Amino acid sequence: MRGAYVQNFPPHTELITEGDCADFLHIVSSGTVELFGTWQGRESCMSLLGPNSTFMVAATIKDRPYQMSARTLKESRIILIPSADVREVFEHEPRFTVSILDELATCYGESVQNSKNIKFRTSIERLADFVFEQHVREGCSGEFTLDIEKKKLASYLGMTPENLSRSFSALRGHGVEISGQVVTLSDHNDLEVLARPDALIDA
Amino acid sequence: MRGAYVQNFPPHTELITEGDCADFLHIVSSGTVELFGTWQGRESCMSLLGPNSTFMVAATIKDRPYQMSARTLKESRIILIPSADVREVFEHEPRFTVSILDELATCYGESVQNSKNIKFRTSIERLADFVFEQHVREGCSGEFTLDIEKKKLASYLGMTPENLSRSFSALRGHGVEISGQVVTLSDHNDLEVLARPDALIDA
DNA sequence: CGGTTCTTTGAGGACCATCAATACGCGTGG
DNA sequence: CCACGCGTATTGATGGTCCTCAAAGAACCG
Repeated sequence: MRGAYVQNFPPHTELITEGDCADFLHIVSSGTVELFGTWQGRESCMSLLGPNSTFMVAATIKDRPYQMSARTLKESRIILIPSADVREVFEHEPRFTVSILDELATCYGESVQNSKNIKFRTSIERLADFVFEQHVREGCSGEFTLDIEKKKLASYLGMTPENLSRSFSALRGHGVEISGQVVTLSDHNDLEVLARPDALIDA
Repeated sequence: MRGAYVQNFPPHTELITEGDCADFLHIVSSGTVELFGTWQGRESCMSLLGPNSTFMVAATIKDRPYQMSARTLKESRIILIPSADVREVFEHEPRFTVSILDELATCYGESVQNSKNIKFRTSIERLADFVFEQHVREGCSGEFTLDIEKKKLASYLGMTPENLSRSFSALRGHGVEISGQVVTLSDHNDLEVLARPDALIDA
């Protein structure tokens, strides 16, 4: 780990561009990082990462180009470990290898969940699920604050900003109010019925 | 590996049901296996595996329930290794761990590609890409045979059988003819333009 | 051959994207 | 402090994509 270093980045800084060589394994120490894909000039948010998340693990292991781009959304502290070092440590530190394996298994699981989410649910159901899950994650207080802009959320959920706006309107009929970044829930149950969360999709 | 064993299965045999406990790591020795997800009574093909593919790696590592179900499509020979054994070998065989890591990184990469494919391309573009890729894989002879039924292909590509049928019709205007299971291409180039294959999406 | 499943084709509708216009929020500079 | 500009968020109108339903034809299997 001697070659590793830590760096602070301002918001909206592109850390990695799709197709670049996988020189470093990245770990989010603090802040928020977005992974996004691009194709034909369009882009889509694939993943949102908080502290203690790693990214670009697969590319590091296989010594291949990155499949996704990455940028900071907030001021972020990132730990960078040279890919060659990572691969070299595999030789000497079995425990480290198992840790990476565990991390990669988690990433894979999330990716599969994402695919299922997109393939099975409509956009309103995806939003309902997102709100439901977020509500649970923040302690079911009946209210929480979105910590990303709606445009980004729309992209993450696989829809346009316009459609997200309309979906929020539709959720009003299910006890969800939104004002600015603040979401209020009056009928946790009704929402659950709509989202039909599944342990195997939603972790 | 003492607890491992090999078993032959007839076609259309369900090997794993979503939510079951991850007792075994599976390896396809011969035949074809489908991984599919289910939700609310519907199902969708997530992955198609040929010889030398492993599956259920992530669940084995994390000792969690399977996220997907699996069934044979053809007569298949499957190697089963008890999950506990796999995890135990990690302690003693660093090389084995790295191999598994490599395999899992490949699975993850494919899953990300899948998500991008669904998020960016329309259903016709996905089919065009599938035909294009398959054509390349079989040696660009101008003709190849589908080795799965169209219903399954439709599910894999994230569309209904009806829509797949219509999409094939639409590809006639781009030099693709289909008769039964046999696909004939007259304009490889035109198809490539439509699919706009991307090394980072299509491997 | 008869039944079952798959495939195709057509009609209709749900869902979602696009385009356009307006309103809102926020930081900058007057 | 307010006016302005810029990006975001909302709302409406419209059209394209894709699913659902229905029915008929084709392939498969006992």
